[in-house]
Amino acid sequence: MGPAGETTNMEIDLSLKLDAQLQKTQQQTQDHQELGEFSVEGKRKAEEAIEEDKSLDNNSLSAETMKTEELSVLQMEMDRMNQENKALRKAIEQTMKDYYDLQMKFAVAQQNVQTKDDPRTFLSLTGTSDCPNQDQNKSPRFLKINHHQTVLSSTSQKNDCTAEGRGHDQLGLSLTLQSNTGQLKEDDDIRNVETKEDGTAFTPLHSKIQRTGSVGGGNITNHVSTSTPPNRKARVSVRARCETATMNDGCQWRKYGQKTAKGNPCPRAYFRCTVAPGCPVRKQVQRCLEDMSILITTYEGTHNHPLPVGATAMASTASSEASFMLLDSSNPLSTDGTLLSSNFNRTYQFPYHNIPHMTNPISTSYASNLINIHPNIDPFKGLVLDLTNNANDSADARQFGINNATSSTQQLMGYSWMRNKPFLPSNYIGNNSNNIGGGMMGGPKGEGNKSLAENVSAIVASDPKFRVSVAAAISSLINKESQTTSTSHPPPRDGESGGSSSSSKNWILESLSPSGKPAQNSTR
DNA sequence: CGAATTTGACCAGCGC
DNA sequence: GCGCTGGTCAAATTCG
Repeated sequence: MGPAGETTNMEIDLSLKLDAQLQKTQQQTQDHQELGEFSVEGKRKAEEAIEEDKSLDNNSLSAETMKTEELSVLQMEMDRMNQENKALRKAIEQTMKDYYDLQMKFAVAQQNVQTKDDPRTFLSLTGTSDCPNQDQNKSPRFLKINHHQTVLSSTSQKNDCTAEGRGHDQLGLSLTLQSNTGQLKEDDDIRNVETKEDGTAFTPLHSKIQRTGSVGGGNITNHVSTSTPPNRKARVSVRARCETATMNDGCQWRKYGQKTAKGNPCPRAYFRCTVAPGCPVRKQVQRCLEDMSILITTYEGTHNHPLPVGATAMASTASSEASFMLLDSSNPLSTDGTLLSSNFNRTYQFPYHNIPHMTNPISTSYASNLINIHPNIDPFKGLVLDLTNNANDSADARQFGINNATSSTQQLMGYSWMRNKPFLPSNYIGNNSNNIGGGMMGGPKGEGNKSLAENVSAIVASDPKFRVSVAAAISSLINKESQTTSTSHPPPRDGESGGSSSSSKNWILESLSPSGKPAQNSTR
């Protein structure tokens, strides 16, 4: 039996002691209440006696005085009992409060133990790997979660890792949720065809799948058609700067098609998960037209297998996103499958003070700015994680990564991942995964005019611990929401008994290794 | 040589 | 009904 078992025993012991204490306190209260009843009874009897005495001798002054004194004594006794009752009630309330506090602390402690034991949980809100003195388990960052303007939790702790040349001794990792409750116009056309940020029409996958009933083999068809209610198929879009053809998300993918979508010369590649046979999860990968460095990856479906170690949130968020989308009571999506038109927008802001990568003056001067990550829950796209831009852009442009784009040509010339290959949209995705030399951070010198957004995005893309931190924060948030709502609305999903439900914790934002190559690439 | 990728063909939905 | 589009299939090709 490991630490977990000990903590379990501790919980039991704690509960027993608290229960005993509670019982004792309650017993005392009951006794006092009985005493109170007795005193009332005594008072009644005394009054009867007084009446009797009155009837016997109404003119006896001495007896009357005695009885009056007796009454006052009884009255005082009653008052004392009442005060004791109040005190005991307060004691019970305090005990209950302490009990719940201890329960909460125990839950947190237990979660930490599981975090250490479970290699799939990358809850590391520590800084970068460049700090040698850093103890990942002892230096959690400031994590503040604002949800609908309500602070759900906040902890702050000093960080030992100090970025060179900067006065900050603490990385403030602030996870802010903003709920945009602005209503979109009800428009059936929007429901049928969603317009993607790159201007291409994007028909929801699930509608096709459910209509055609012949997607990728019968097993998949059955899974989709029987397990997922209409319009609810989990869907996660991730926008991230990525130099490789696909994002390394820990899962194995097999490319089964490629299509040039209308409005975007960059072809859209179609992948299916090959970790387990019959896994229905698909993903689409396409470069953003406005900013070729942005890779739009759309995941759809729920893994029917435990995710491999290192599988990302993007690959596994199907369940999380579904929970988020279907279970969040504040989510404007109704639970009866009707799509509402509200735009559910949230912004995760990360003041990133303590980044050793940010050594150039431009980056440093903006070091206190916030990095905005937009998990934009769109009724038609599902969850959209935008890991591309900074807080200085306008909302829309920030979401779509437009502001950074100068022109396509400039973009292509500006990114190292394009340098070894001419711009050939038709074979763009899927062919260039092996000729990536050096990431954005390790790219050629003389990029002083590179925008802040690119620097920040590069940090997000190149700093694995920051990605993990972001992922953990978002994951915990989504899990929290799922838990708070799951009791009333259990997720209507199947095929995720081991994999997706548990794997919803495993968020790793798309990453490049510092060398600019993914640790694992599904394409070759 | 087996596995993965490429790519043209095919299918279904949707709008006109 | 026809054309357009997105998504998938499967034979051909490439790669390790």
